[in-house]
Amino acid sequence: MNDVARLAGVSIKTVSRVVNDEPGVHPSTAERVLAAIDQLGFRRNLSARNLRRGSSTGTIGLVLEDVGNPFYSGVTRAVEEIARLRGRQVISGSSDEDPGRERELALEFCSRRVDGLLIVPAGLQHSYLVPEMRAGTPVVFLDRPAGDVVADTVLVDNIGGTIEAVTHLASHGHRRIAFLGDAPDIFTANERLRGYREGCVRAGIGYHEELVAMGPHDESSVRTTLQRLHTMREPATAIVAGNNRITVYVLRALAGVAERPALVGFDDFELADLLSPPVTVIAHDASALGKAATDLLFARLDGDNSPPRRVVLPVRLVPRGSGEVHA
Amino acid sequence: MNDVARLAGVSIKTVSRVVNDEPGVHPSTAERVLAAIDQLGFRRNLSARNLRRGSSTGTIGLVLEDVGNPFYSGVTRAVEEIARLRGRQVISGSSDEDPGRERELALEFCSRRVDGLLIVPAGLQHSYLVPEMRAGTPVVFLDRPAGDVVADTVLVDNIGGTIEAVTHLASHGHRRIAFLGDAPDIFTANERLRGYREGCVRAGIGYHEELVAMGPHDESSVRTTLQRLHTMREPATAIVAGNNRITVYVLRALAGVAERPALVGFDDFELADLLSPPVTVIAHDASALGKAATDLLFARLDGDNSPPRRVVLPVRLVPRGSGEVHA
DNA sequence: GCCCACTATGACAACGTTGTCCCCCAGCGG
DNA sequence: CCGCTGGGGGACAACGTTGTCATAGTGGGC
Repeated sequence: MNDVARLAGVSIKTVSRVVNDEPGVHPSTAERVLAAIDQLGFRRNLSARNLRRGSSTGTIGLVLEDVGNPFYSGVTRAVEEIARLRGRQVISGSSDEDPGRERELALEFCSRRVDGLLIVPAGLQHSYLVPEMRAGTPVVFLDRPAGDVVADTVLVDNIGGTIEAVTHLASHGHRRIAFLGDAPDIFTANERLRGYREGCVRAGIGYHEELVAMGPHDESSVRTTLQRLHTMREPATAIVAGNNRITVYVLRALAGVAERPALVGFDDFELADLLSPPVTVIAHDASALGKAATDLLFARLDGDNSPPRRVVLPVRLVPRGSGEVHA
Repeated sequence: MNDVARLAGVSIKTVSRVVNDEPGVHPSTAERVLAAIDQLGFRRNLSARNLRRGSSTGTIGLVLEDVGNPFYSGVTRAVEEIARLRGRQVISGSSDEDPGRERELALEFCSRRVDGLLIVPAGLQHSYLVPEMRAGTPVVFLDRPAGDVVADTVLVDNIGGTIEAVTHLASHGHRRIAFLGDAPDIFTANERLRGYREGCVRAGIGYHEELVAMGPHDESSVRTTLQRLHTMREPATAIVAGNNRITVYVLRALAGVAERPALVGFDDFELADLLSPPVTVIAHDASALGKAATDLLFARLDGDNSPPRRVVLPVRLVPRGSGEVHA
């Protein structure tokens, strides 16, 4: 800006005025300034601007588990979309379920003075965010609640979803329904397990520990588990898969198996309808989740001071075939 | 920092020293400062720091077409990964194939003084980046080359891939091979079309305009196209789909159709192996693309001044079944 | 011809840091 | 007792902006 001012033969304040479309600059001066800007390829430094103005940095931070997972990339897309409408950029990072990494990312974003934070929590301790929240940075947790702070949270109906999954399978005659969930210290995994249990009780088929296999799972652990479920005294005839990754592992393990158990997967995924049989899922909308969380964040930025809210988004069972196999 | 200094009864410079682990602070003083920092929840302002030091902002900008597309979210993940190793955060945005939006995003990132830019170009004009590049911001284009500037570029072997696809299908006896590509003003779509044409020539089956349908495509346009290809005088017996989205549209359109043409899709995708028939694809690695581009960017940041490079990543045909149907 | 209002412009401080330079003081050798 | 050394610490400027206030010139009404 200094260089521009020198080249145009004006003060830097005048350049600032031109750059910011402030009134009170003679057209011919403005023209000279613009020419200088063009010649020098000047672009104003947003950091300096924001520092000086003490205002918003125009960024929001997004910490999620893994952008590579289609579910989270859907969330990211929605967040980006809303942020764009509100003139913000998104800085994001993946925690890989590592609480340390989550914390590192979140605090790094705070150091950059993001206007707000969206976090898919990896851990259960979030008191590290208390100073930031007290300092006025709004934080919204999504997909999972925070561990030890009260804050805005947007969840999906994990319990209701798995209840529905079990109920659906039971209504097709299944009495030995297994549950393959993610690591039990992950909130959603635990909630879905609770829903599974509740669903079993409601269906009157009882809760049997041997039908549950919590993760972390990979392709081979799922394969082994399915083997076990198939060869036990009273084999499982149906499976509820706890998330999109596990569903895929299950599908892979079952590929080529003649006698397939019924299957309902939590999380919808592309092509589920084109598999054979098409996969019945508990669907919920990644972009709705991202949108709800971002809307909530912006409401806070707009001055909403009401007590922290917890939004639970509905899920719906999409019957496609794999869950309608009779026992 | 001011407040911390006041509370600890020292100068702000001393606080700065403590925060930056600089030597020359008495342990007892440091302790007082740390206590004050803790009490006030102080976190140093990275913008101010970077402004003062005139150094890197520790961010890189990523402009892509749509984070929601699994291909690009794979790229994003890889970029994030490398950036993390080098202590950088990633700011990203989706252009939705809109050149204006791409430009807006890229320039916004430049205003934020990103250390470097990774761009999946939406348009063909990138001279707007010349001032930035001259000012020292390295730019790497990925997946597609820049329109009118010479710059580092990382591509995949689009032409080789489609040649291979056509050759493969021809070797299974197909002589009427159709190509469904994306909008012809998209570089990759055009390259793949060229590869298709070249493949037809090499296979000695000739290039026939009526077998080509360039986009933009949606589910219904693909459906119509397939209808046309099927009912023409000499119907197409095989299809090359120009990208992952089009492949999915084709699969959806063919669902339930008895007499399916052979199919090879450009871009691999999850579950391709679990469909029936499993989908033969031209595979290339999104994360390899992201990694190569980011590595190149960091090489520039490390001072590599060699002439702009063009890296072309290999693709490979993965036969799974859908392309091995004999004509 | 004088005062006032108004336009166009600039000087300067400040945002929150850090780099540079300088000062104070204790301890020590001569 | 003097001078020197070195550790601990502070004052100040500067990064690139913008907000505040001041100032010079201009033209109009009386």
